[in-house]
Amino acid sequence: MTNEGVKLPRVTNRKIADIFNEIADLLDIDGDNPFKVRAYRNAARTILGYPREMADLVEEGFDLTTLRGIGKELAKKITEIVRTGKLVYLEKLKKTHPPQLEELLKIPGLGPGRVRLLHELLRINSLEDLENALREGKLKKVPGFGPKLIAKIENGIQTRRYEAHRFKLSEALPVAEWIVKILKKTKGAIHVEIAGSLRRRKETVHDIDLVAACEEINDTMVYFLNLPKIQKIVMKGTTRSTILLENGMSVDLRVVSTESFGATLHHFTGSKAHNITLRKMAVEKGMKINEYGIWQGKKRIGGDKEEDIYNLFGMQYIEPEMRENRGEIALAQDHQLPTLITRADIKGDLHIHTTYSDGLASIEEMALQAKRLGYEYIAITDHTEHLKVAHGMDEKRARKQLEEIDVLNEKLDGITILKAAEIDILEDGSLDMPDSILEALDLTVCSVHTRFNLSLRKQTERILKAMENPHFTILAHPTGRLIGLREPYDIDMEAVMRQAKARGCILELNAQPDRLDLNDIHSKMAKEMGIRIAISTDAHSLNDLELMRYGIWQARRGWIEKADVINTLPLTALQKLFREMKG
DNA sequence: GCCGTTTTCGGCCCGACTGTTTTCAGTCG
Repeated sequence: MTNEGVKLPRVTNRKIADIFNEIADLLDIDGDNPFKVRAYRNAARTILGYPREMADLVEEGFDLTTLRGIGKELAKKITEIVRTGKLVYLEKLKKTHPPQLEELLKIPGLGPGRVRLLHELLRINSLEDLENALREGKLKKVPGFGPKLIAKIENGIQTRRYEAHRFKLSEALPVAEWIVKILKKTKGAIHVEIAGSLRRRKETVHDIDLVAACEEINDTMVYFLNLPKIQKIVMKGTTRSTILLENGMSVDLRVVSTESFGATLHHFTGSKAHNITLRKMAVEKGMKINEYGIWQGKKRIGGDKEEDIYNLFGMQYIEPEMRENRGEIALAQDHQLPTLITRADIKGDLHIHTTYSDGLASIEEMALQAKRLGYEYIAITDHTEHLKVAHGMDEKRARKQLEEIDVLNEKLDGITILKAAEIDILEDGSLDMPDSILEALDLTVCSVHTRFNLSLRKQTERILKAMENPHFTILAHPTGRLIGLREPYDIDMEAVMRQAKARGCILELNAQPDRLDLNDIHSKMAKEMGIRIAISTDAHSLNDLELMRYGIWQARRGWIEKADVINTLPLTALQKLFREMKG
């Protein structure tokens, strides 16, 4: 095999963004030009959201200043970080600041202004200093620090780990839906909707944002503040309140009049970067967008519906999942937005486990459940021998399964069971199943389950080699990450995608809420490279089959359309595709 | 520090809520 495209460990976009955010924190504490601070944060966001690695762009001599929010200075800094692994400017800044000062910014109630004040007046340089000062009652002497703020800071120190926690989409969404259902029944409530990153279906969310349109006389806010399972009321107002639930989730509710609902929903759906871009565009037209509507001078000219905002610029409506300022606004202006995939486009599920390995239901039960969901086909993909913990199948049991599938296909109407397996990619890149079985399968779903800690080079070579196997169909959960639990393993995703493109392999978007792998950025990248994906649930039980919606949402965040996804194909077309892939 | 049919200066999204103060700065989203 060839090593072409496999690179040595390199600076990731995450690292560059972290450096820029750290600079922003330090400048902020210094009281430097707030717009300069914002420029660093904007650039960090642009870099994090960019589908390609800055390291590669630098290598290719790409002009970084063409990226939004990256000018001459920041392009130079990115290049320096990529080339040297560090940034002299940050090193210098760090020298003039106590090393743990930024930690203080994470305490609720402490922003750059107050951190600066504490540093200057009380020489507080760390969390420890802050705790000592609190104990000694020194904070009372600082102007602007009253009893309530001090209590908030004390409280914040204790719970800061809790506050920093992010929740998976699948954890937050049911809670939000539960609250929406309650609030919709309150007197005077006309609309109640989920907003924020939850509405954009981000894989993890920091809190739950809700927006309600109510009549002037309503008891929506009162009910909100009296929901069961409230740990504490963080903030209470007539139009806006925040509660903290017992499970640690923070929930915001905004109550507005019906005529403002569209503007408010849009405002609190975000993303921030998306909204800022639209607001700037409004300003250029001599108008203003705020959370209450669209304004020309003092005159309100729209905002009842979200569509008003997009109509203002003659652009297409942008679905919440796309509102990340990753180029969607320009596309909407040109009326070139993709038609995002929907759950209804899905005709089958290509990653399903049964009792043959670590699944909980039989092949037949899974097939019948899939039929109830309206599918035409499923692929049964039990684990292979190497994966002992999942009771992987040896050759004998694999053969038995194939026979059972033949029998079931004879017996069942309206659903077709495809023969497959989730085949371990071994450390040397070989597939954990003899060719004699591979040949009998309609497709293979291949994945890494061991040796997650190989070097970037070895892990990438392992996968590239596996893809050379003519029986390789789909690369399952391509980065192996478990959200909040396990980092993705080190692979050169661009090299993997180039190989997938060259070999005609499919990449999976695994719909398990703790995987969602490919992520949004990788999905978009695959689409741009012309690689098709399979959105699959990796179901281990009957209920798991309904996780498809999480995969669909992630795909929509990656701008994926029906045509990009192979399991939107009708059965005959899909079978034809698999036959062609086998050559 | 970025950006540009108001291009190389002078803008930069915008408002609610809190706490502390008495008119506002800081924080937050």
